[in-house]
Amino acid sequence: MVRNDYIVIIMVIEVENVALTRSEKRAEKTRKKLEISALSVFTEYGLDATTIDDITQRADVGKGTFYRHFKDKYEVATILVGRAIDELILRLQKDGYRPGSLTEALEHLLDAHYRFFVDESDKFILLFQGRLLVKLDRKISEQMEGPYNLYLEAMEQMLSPFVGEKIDSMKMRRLACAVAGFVFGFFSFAMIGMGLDEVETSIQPLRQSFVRSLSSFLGHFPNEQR
Amino acid sequence: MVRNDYIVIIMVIEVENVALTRSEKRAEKTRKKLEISALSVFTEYGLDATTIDDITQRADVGKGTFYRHFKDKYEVATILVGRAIDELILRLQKDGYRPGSLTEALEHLLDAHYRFFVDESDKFILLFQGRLLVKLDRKISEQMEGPYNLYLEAMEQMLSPFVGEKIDSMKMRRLACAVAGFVFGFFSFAMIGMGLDEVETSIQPLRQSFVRSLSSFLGHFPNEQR
DNA sequence: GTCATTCCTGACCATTTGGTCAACATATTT
DNA sequence: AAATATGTTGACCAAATGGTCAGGAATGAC
Repeated sequence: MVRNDYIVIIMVIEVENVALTRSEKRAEKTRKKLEISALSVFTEYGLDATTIDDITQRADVGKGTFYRHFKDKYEVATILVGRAIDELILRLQKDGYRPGSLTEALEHLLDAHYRFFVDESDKFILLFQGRLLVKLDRKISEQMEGPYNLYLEAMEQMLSPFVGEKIDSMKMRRLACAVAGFVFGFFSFAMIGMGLDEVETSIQPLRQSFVRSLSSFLGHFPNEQR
Repeated sequence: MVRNDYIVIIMVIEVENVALTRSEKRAEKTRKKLEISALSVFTEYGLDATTIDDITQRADVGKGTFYRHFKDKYEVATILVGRAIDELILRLQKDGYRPGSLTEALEHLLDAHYRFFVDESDKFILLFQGRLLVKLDRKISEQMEGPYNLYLEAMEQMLSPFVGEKIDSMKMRRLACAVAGFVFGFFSFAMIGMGLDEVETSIQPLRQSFVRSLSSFLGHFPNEQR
């Protein structure tokens, strides 16, 4: 029989770009080039209208290389959407900021979205497209609902400390949808005939009103300061 | 010389489907089939992803027939978007309804959008897509900004009686963008994990809050009843 | 240095798609 | 009914696109 039993634990710790061979680094670099190019082309032409050639040409990379890294354009898109959502969520939760009231929390949410829209407009547009495609494209639908649910849940978690335990989850979900919808929708329409600077000055007064309305939606007084 | 002078007035009155030859009626019928099919396919696959074959097959019509009626799929899309916008505007202005206050006007706007979303969800989705493509697709961009501007202007006209003359047009535009953005955006996100019935019950309390926020944005008290 | 491995390339082929057109079908005129 | 006009069809071709692969370049092991 077996005399000595060993428990072998192999810990694989991924450390960014360390302990990578030069080959791997090179591959990583071209992969990154492809991702950046894809994001750029997606936002410019739209996901469906984009071809693999568009991506590889803008990345200055051979066509075959694309297929070494990704199965098709939908795989890149899914990865990019997932990452953009993560980044947006991170901004929402940033720097251990703990809002003192519901009003503050909502203002923080709107601000974070706005800054994301300004700083990373490409990713913002991509998310907007992706959101749309959920109900449209057969190939990509299932893999993409997930990220948007994570996003809505993240917002709900941010706001939950400020609403009574009794608030049902459905009302919470409505609130999150309202924030997400308002932000994405407003920026989308604001792009008609407004410059980026005008959008900035436009969102400020609206933010205030919108925050007040959502607070009252949850049954708080507009000016409560708990 | 001429003895008697006659003023001849020829009035050409277009009456729907009357005074059309049978040939023209037939053509009109297949054109309609193509339009209906195109709307259906656009909302299902997305504009960029649909092919002419998709449209003609669903319309049960030969491929060449499509090109007898339209230049390409973008021409159909432009026509459909323009018509859908017209219909939406008509709903906004419907039945000579004259709201008595800003609050009423805003509530009416949100209701009309909601009913349009429910009754004509295909057209709603198409408009949402079209709005997106404005900043995306090179081929279709110019022809499509127009309708959306008409739409925003229509909303501004609905609301203008209730704001002082001194309200600058920029603020008016922001208000319209807020309404449009909120409505389109909310429904878009509400489609994640909500049934149509849940969306209906969700929009009602939000409507109230949103109306209040927009009223306060214009400097009115939330409960003014002028 | 040589050899093996990993990664990249773009010419190449198969499929899809946009768009045309001669033939056909239906309607109108004479 | 014959001739003309209008509308429809789907086979057909050219262009665009997805996807492959033998060969080349960079890297790693020896």
